[in-house]
Amino acid sequence: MIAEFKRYIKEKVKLSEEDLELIRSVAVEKIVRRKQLLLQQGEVCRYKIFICKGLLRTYRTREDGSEHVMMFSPETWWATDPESLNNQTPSFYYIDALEDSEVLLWTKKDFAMLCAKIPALKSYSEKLISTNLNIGRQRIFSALSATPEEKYDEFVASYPNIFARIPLHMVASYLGVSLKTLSRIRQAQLKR
Amino acid sequence: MIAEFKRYIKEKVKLSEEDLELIRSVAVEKIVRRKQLLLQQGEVCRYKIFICKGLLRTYRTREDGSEHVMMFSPETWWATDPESLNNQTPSFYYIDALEDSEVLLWTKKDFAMLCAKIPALKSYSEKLISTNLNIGRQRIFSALSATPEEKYDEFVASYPNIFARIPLHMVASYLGVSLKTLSRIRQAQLKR
DNA sequence: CGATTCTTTGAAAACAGTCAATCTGTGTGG
DNA sequence: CCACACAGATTGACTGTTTTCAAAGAATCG
Repeated sequence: MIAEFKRYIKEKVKLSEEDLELIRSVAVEKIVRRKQLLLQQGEVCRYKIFICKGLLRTYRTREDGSEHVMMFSPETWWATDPESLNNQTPSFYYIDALEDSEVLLWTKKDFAMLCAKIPALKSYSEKLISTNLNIGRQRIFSALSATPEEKYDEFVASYPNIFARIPLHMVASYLGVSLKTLSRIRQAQLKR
Repeated sequence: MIAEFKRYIKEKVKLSEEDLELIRSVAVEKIVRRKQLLLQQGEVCRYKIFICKGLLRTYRTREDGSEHVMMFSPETWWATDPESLNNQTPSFYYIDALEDSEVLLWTKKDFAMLCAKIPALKSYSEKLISTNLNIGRQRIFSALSATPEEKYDEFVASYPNIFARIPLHMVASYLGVSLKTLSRIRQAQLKR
């Protein structure tokens, strides 16, 4: 399982074998099955999660029980609630597995230690944060300005591989549109 | 004008007088008048902007000319396009002044130099980034799940002082709702 | 095969958006 | 100081789209 991570990280960051070994030594391997929760609302998020295999979903609920998907994380992506992890405050989010998955976990403390000892990792981690910021901005703009059809098309175009693995009602939830609307859009697109 | 910045930064970060002086020495003071642009779409963003006085708006347009407000920045806040600034790529955004304003500017290079020499500033800057990330997440969740009325109420509650200074159609644009809808909501709320 | 999950579809209702007109207050220039 | 233009806000009539509710068809899995 660690093999996938090594392949990933080597491609992104220049690391010595010792660095790699250090990172590995504090990682916890975990297998999660479909529908299993890795984080619950109200809980303090304990780990930074790297997905080796499978697919996770981060979502949040409202008082009425409706679920709203914030993020999908397939293999070679990350998941966590940075706010809860950093501040050790109760999280608003749930993280669960949409497929049987294999993940690696690092505690806040261990990851901070790694960043302190491996500057290249720290700066890569910062780069990821700013990438996330940009993705978030783009999503806000899309939420403000795009029609449901545009949102749907953007999503399919941006994440073709993820799209194929997610039930439509979760895509709808991610886009902030009803399932019915998405279904209608698809129907209309078939006729072209 | 620098006085406002000093008051602000002293409250947030423990800095020596030399640090402060260094920061000041590379800052550029600028006065912008209402409606004046500080950044245009297509341009590379050159500065990190601190607002000493006044109110800025960051927005983006679609091909049809419609404007969508990403952010309002009143005094003691920051504005910039981090993506364009960091990568030196053309920006998607406009930044303009909603009121006559006084701002401080730092180039990417100078600010990086400051962060290198003043670790406390660097970590404060990182903290701001993660705060922005959290605000962005919250906004995405709200865009996905809240009704127009809830969005409006949240906005008024979160930014009462800013709200009072912004024309309603810009609030509507920020919330991703038509001016008409906001007007209706206000009307309905009056009757309670 | 039975059960669950997923997707489509229909009918009706609710809602937000567009267009356009009006009203207000502000500020500018003659 | 008045007149006029301008920016902002409200309102009405209408349109169009999305949602809700519900049911029924597919597909998948154990």
